[in-house]
Amino acid sequence: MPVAPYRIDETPSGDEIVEEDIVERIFEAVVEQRLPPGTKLSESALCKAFGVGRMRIRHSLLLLSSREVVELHANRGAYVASPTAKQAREVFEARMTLEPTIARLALERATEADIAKLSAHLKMEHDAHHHESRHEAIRLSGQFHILLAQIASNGVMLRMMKELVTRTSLIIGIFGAPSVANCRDDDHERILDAFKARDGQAAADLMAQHLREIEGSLDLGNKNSGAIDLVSIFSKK
Amino acid sequence: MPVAPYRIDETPSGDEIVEEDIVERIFEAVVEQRLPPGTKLSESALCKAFGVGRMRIRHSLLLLSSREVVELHANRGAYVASPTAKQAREVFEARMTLEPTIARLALERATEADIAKLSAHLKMEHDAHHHESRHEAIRLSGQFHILLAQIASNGVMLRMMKELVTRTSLIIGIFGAPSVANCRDDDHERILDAFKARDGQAAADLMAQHLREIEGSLDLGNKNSGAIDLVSIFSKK
DNA sequence: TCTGACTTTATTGTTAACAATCCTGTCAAC
DNA sequence: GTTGACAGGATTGTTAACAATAAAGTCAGA
Repeated sequence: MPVAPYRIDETPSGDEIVEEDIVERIFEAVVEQRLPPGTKLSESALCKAFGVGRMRIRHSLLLLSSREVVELHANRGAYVASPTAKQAREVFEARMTLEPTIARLALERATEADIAKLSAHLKMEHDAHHHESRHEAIRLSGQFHILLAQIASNGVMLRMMKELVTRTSLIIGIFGAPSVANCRDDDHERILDAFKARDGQAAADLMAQHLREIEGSLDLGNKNSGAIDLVSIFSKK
Repeated sequence: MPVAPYRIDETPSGDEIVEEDIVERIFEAVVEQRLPPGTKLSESALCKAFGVGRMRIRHSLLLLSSREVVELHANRGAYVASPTAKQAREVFEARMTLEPTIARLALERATEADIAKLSAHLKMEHDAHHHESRHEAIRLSGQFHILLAQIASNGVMLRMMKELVTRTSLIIGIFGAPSVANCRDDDHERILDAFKARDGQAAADLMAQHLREIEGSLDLGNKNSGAIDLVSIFSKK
């Protein structure tokens, strides 16, 4: 036995890939819009992509479906979710409920280091915008909201936000005007200003307004996305 | 072939048990505190209990762990989660963020039928309290909050609430005074009054106060639950 | 040429056997 | 009597083969 016979605890940074890692990686790809809605996620392809067995992939897909980021069709496989307009409104309603409070809590609990981290993040966002690296810009834009949830240091809400931000990317991919950026980083900048001024109410208000702007830039009008009602289309007159 | 060769779509109320059903059933059992924190959930026992194969059970346990209702220990099996005090505070913080808004939205969107349903529910709660059926009383008490989320008709927040209510039951089981009821149904009654008066602000405020009361009845003091720090216990003097 | 049924192929879903790990109980040694 | 190692049993994790389903392609018939 050349290796140590005992292991105090599972090595957290071990070399083995866990389901959670795969989920996280797919989340990222969806956020960056490298996996558009409707993309088929075949098991064999993912096995090769991640170099793991089929079971791991199936577990990961199951977890992703429970977060409504992929849809599982029986005997037909897994597809990147295509949120409906109704679901989109629900996601934004949830975000508008959570994120102003998250912003306020983050502000209350932010250390100087946290604010420095936010500043550095905003600089990266700004650079990505001007560097034509679209994927990176989108990713950072979502990551800003995740960062706030991390600073708020509430694990429950952090997990919720990861799901909501990911689904928002899908929603923008479907309902967003093609040429429009996801988040104008000016908004993020102003939220950071509120942090520097330690004005919790302003942070919450700016966040709410920011989310309203994003939702407003979408076309969630009564085009009944998803299941098209053939009956109404072909009804008389 | 005695059976119809074709089936237009999957029978939604078919006789086959899906993972989601198992998850829901275990959620219920946890809410009713029939599955206390730390309970071992062995695969073979669950297979017999639900009459399904091992794979279904493993999938269900994976889903439950992603909702942090069960803990998965590698090579050691699944256990009903034992939230720490920190996690408990996070759950309540999330609930206090979500539920006042849910109450307000539910009130805005409640039909007369919804309010009737709430009234009927409160009557059941009341009866269960006076009928010694503790499990039922606890279940209905949590169900009230779920009902509001359903009336608010936001699928995202409904899913969040199911998780949070379930975890709250675990938290009360760990940190609650043994003899204290989970929710005093008076609080629920007053929330219903706000509904009848169509006073959204009151509903939101009453919900916030209700949650504060519940959290206040717990002993989340600085007893570092979970990993006990042996070093500090056995440090000199 | 187009339609419809049939065959083929590929992918997913399930089962069962195997491997690995951990817990328990036993036993010898100090 | 307590501690440590060892063996047995039970439970979990993984793999691979098999079954079932759905999609794609083929071919005959009109």
